[in-house]
Amino acid sequence: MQPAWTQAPLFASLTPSQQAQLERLAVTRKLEPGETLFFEEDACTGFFVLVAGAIQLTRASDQPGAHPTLAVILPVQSFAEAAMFGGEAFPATATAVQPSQVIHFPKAAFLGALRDDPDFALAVIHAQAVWLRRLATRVQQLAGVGSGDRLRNWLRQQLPKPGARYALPMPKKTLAAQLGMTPETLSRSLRSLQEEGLLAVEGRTLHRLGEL
Amino acid sequence: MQPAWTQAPLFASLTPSQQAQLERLAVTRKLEPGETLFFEEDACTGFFVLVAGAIQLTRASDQPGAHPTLAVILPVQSFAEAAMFGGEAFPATATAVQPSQVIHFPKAAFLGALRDDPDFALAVIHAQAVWLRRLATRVQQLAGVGSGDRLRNWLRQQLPKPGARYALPMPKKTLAAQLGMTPETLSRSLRSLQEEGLLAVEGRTLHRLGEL
DNA sequence: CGTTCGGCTTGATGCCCGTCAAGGACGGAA
DNA sequence: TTCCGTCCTTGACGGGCATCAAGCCGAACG
Repeated sequence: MQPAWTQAPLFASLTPSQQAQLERLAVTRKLEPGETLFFEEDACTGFFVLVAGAIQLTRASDQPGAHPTLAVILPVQSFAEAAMFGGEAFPATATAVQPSQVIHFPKAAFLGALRDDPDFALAVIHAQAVWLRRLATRVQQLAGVGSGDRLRNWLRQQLPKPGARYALPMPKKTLAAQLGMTPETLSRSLRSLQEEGLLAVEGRTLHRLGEL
Repeated sequence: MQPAWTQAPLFASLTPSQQAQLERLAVTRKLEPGETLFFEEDACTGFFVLVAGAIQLTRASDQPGAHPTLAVILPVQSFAEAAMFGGEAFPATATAVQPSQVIHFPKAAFLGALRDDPDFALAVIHAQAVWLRRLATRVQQLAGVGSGDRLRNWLRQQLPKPGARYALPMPKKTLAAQLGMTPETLSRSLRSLQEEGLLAVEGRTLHRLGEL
């Protein structure tokens, strides 16, 4: 059995020997809910893979109190790769929303590995392309007409066909932030879907009943 | 004097000999306003550098008629790099909004060059990281409170200090799409900024007067 | 057991902004 | 010149969603 982090998309196409080589660089860290892994503008020390829990990436804005959510990281995903290549500082703030465990890969050693192994570099390029598509999808969602529509889009992703179930790995307020709406609006949108008979909600478990 | 496309961020860190090697792959194409370079889901033939004009990247959505704008490409920028690595098909539709000129780099030859040259691969990784930041910024803009606020954010980017001028390289309707609002709302927002004495608008030229 | 706190829901109110509609400014073509 | 098309502006209207406020529920704790 390989370590959990080898399942991350970034490493999926690596050979076992390459993975073993990388494992010597890895450092593990645990976080409590509300604890911050790094702040926007912090000097970038490397990148991370989440192996347990959930991490919320937010970005400060000019408006006081407003912290748009860029993404919610779930196991097993890597994040902050872009920070390592693109600039000196982290472009966002990473906060745990659940008890979490991350693996840290220091910057210098990782860049060295990139330089030595063309296949590894190609794998990284591929992983970045996946991220680009995710962000493009997110832009599409945010630009979509109403917040109710964004919720329906998201539900179709998580619950591919009627009958499917999904348990939220995060509080509803975090989901609301990810969808760019307030918890109140999320609550109301879910209710209206229930009244249409398309969805059942029991606590944090969603149960798709019909054709959204 | 080097060819214009060598100024693109993607190639900035290449040596002259590497650039010369790439130039043999390049193919030039011209487009009229409204003409489409490629459609979403088209098979990906390579990637592009815009050397003149302006290109709008849009993405189809479920709602009929709604085409959220991902980005507006201005000279000299590369685009569709991600499509080459991430998948088989283009993730967006590219349409000229002005008379434009692009350079096309075919896929296969380019991937070969990547494999042979670690520095080039690192340059590509860097370029993708820049894209990731741009999209993250876009998400931030879209998630930002009001459309008026998004306009102010954009103005601060284009007009760094009071007294600065900027001539729009595109029609206002395109700018409105980029900012995720309708032309009507853009017009009203610009008017209110003028009434506050912070901005002057003469046709497509913007003149920043005060502290936004 | 009672208390407290956070997550969640529900209601009332107001504003922002998208839509629809009409009209002005400008440029190109006959 | 006149006609026509595009870009842009302005007004009126309505709906969606954020905000504010109150209350419910379950979990953790003394």
